[in-house]
Amino acid sequence: MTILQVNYFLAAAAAGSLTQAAEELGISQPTLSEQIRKLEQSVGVALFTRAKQGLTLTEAGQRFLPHARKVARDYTAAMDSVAGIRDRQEGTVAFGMFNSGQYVLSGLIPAFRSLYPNIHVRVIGSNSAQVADLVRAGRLEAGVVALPIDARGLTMGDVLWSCEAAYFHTKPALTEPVTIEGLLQRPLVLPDSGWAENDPTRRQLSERAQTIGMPFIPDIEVETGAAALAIAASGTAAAVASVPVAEALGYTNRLNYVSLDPPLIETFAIISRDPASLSPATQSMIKLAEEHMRMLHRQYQPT
Amino acid sequence: MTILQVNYFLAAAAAGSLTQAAEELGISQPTLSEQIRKLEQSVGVALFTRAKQGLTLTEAGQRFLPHARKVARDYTAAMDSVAGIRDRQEGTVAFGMFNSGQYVLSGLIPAFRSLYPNIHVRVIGSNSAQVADLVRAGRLEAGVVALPIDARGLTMGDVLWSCEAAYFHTKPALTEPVTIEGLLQRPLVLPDSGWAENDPTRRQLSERAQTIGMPFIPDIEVETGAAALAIAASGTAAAVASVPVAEALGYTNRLNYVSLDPPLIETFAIISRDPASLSPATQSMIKLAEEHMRMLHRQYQPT
DNA sequence: ACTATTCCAAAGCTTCTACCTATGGATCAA
DNA sequence: TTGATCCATAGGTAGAAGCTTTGGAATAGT
Repeated sequence: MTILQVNYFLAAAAAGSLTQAAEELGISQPTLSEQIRKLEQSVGVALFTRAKQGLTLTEAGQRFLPHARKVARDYTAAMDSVAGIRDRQEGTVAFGMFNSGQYVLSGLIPAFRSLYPNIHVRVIGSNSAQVADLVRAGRLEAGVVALPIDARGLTMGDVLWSCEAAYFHTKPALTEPVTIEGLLQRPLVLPDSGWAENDPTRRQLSERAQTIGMPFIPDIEVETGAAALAIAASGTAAAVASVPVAEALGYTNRLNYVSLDPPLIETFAIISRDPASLSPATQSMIKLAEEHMRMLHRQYQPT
Repeated sequence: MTILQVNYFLAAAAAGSLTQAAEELGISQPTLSEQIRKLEQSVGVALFTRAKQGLTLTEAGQRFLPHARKVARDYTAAMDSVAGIRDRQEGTVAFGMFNSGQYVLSGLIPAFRSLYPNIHVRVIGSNSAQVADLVRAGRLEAGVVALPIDARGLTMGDVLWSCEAAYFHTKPALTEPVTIEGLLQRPLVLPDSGWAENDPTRRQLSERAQTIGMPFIPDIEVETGAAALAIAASGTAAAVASVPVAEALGYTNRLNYVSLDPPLIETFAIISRDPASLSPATQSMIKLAEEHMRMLHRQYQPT
């Protein structure tokens, strides 16, 4: 007994004729006839009396009818239950984002909400490494991360945006790009204290330190880029931070900043698990995030 | 989307593993895997997240789950709704029987009820011709009739029982078999007034009258054999009736009766519509009626 | 750290099923 | 009787559902 047969049964019962029901169903009469017979066989009793004047429900058919209607109703209800998600009209999208991204990609979430007003958005993550771990563990479907990152078990999109990280300080005299040696000579505050060695920017700095045989241990570690810049503004230590982030936070006016030598470039990409298994809402979110990152690319690096 | 796939989905969701669910379902893992994928395709969204640690329901899957349970429940309820009828534990059997049969086959209904206590029995019919018409029209599934009868559109079983109809009268002098001439000379009361020409016994008598060129018009017509015998007992007219019927009614002791010449034999058979479409209860009733008629055969005609 | 086990997906093949067209028998209306 | 209608049967095709085998990836065990 299949849903198909149940629907055929209902159509036949309503039409009172196999020929007519078959026409309404868009199938041939012998097909309908056979399916009805199979249904009867599977339930073990005749559901119709085939008489000259058409079909009549047997006693068993009369008992079966309301149950068949219920099965058909619940079947369509089951289909409809996920229609909202499929059509991006409801549901939840959980999207990962490195902490500073929330400032830079601040326009992303409002844009998404205006496109899909009824989809609940949950933005998760304080660090690229954490976002990658969450995606790997299946707790997130996708997110934006800074590179480089451990990409095992992940699908990584193209690099759509990169920006320069600069040295933010309070010394007016410093106007030339600062090398790794110069950086290590002065007190330094870095964000993402909780993830330390896994933070992409920190890993780049750490590698530079290794090339000159110096250990890389920041003097101060704080959780967020905003906190690091605030400490830099107080003059206690200099900070390395993305220029767009500092700009979004208003520090480009209040602090001096110079490039590193060689320039420290932060690159960003979207990671996700198997794209085929992404929810519709997440797919839309990724698409939108890509557009925003391309937009930022044009804005900050107008070749 | 089929019931099968819904059940597979439920099993997979419960087991949290395709491999384990497949084993519980008694199918191979790739089969289950493919069916789940087809289900997801038909609803348009992924229902499971395939992660390393097994399956997890997506948001869509979680919404779908209760609906799937409902469909599965309704499906089994629909199957169960006709199980009682299939297993002959409930339902109704409408069985036709010529009027006098109710006396002769009086043991049939109690026997049926003791076999199937919860099946409602409706015995219908006052005359063989009527019973045949009702079966033809689909209002009855089967019944016992006296032959001959118009068998078009009917399935007729074997003749399992026949009995003699005798001439019941109050004249002690009459002890020899009575011919059709003798019968027509005296007042006659016949049953089955409402069906007149179509009554099998009357047709036999009518044919005999035609062979001698006499019209056959009974003096008195009543509905039932019992009424005819009662009138015969009053001496108003003689009656032609089945001996077993008269015996069942107690008239064999109170009335004289002689055979006709030649003997008038009433034969009985079971008619039904297409045996393949008979309800289980009716099939049982037919079987039981056959047994009873065979029993009567042994009882009244012990060769 | 390497092996073993577990789990899901892919490939190739067989069998069954849903579907079709064409045809036949039976009934009802004209 | 003819025509129309209706359901059942026959025969054949394409797709679905099933199996076994194989492969890749990850967790777990020693």
